[in-house]
Amino acid sequence: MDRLKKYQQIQQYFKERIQVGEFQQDSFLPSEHDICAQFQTTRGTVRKALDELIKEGYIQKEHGRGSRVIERSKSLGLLTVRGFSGATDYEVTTTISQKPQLMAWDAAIEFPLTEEEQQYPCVYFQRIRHIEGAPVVIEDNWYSSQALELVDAEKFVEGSFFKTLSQQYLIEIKGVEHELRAEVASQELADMLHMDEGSPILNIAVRFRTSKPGLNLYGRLICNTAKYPIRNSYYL
Amino acid sequence: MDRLKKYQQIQQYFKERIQVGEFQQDSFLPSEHDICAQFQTTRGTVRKALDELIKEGYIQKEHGRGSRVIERSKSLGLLTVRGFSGATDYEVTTTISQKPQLMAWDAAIEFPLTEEEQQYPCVYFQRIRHIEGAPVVIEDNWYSSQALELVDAEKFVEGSFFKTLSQQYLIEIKGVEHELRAEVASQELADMLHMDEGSPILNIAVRFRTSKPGLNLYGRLICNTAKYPIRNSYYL
DNA sequence: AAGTGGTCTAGACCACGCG
DNA sequence: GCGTGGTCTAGACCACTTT
Repeated sequence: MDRLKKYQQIQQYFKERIQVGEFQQDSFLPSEHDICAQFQTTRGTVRKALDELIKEGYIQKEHGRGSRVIERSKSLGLLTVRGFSGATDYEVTTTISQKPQLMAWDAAIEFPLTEEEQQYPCVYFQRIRHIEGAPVVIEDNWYSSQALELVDAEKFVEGSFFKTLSQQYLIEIKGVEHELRAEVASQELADMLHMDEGSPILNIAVRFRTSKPGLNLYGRLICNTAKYPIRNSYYL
Repeated sequence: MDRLKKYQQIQQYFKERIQVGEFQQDSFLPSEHDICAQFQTTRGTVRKALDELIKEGYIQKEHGRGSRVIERSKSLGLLTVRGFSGATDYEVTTTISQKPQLMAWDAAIEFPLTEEEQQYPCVYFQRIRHIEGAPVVIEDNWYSSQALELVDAEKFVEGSFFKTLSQQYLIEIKGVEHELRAEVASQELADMLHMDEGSPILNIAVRFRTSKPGLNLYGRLICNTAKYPIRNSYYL
């Protein structure tokens, strides 16, 4: 791992101190000027660090007042770009129900494929997310076999596909799009989620855009939201 | 309306040209250096403008190559911070089914209220969104009567609550959180959406954080996703 | 008036992609 | 090697909030 950039050091410093409660909710961080002095840097760098904390939902700026620490919503974090593993409120475990394998592209992908993607088969794998032991989300994943080799799901860094992409392949997530539908569970899906056939389920189609040109990650999530609603947040 | 800041002029310039197709999907914008020359400014300002275009989902940066125009997902845009009115793909109309009125806070709000909010009644109103004439989304809205006066829903700027907040009250949206559930429609909701009782519906609880301290906007959306799925996107 | 964040300038050097 | 975006510096002035 490379040495952190200066703005990332500042970002991490305050993130940690907010997480451990050293900066309480609704309180203000030091002024940008003071942070400059503390880290021996200039406002451009400090503002870049604070911008990242805003995007992560830790602070909010108030013109003329300061950078206020806000209450971070606790949740599955399912719809954030960090994926499922960022969850901390519940005990989440993951099983691999279909190992990564070469396949033809699936019609369940709700986004149009690029021409390049259509010319090659895809890699597919399926995982099931459990919360406190019960299956809650079925997750199908697809990506172009041309843009990335067949990954080994059993060697994922900390069990996370995204951390593996980041740390082993240096691929980062740049954006995500979702398409949401409420549906009734088929017998097959109901069985997998230990639900009754006909129960309402949330179907989320996902497309992740990555820093690697030509590589998009497609997903389909079938969620039992009866006990655990799905959360999402977005800060400007 | 104030004069646009320099970075906003640049932002708008390229936004318009992308929208009219002058910059095609997958093509590159001029280099940051060239944009500096074109607008007689410096890279900090140009990068600020491009950062905004990234957040709006118009471009994506590729290190060493340039700023690439990406395909913007066409959608209801329901889950974006711009609210429902940003939709352009379908013909969307809105009716006000409950005019803004003072009420006690509703238990349907899925987020914890602040102490300040609990001390005063709320303003409530309900709207119904129609696509091509058919009711698709029931939208309940709540906010603190202490933080903002009773609005007049019939005088909304271009029919949009958010545009009204922005232009008449100078209040901007700074962040949004969602909580998603798939449920079955009650008889009452099914009737309002012209569905059968027991059909699956998508329930979205929303909290908007605003630039006005003390003002959060709470919402509940009941969506019939059978014909029109809900879309959401997020770019870093 | 003093302190805060918001915008802007005019440079510098580094990291990445490509020919 | 050259052009691209990414990081960083060292200032300046403006807009907003508070005292």
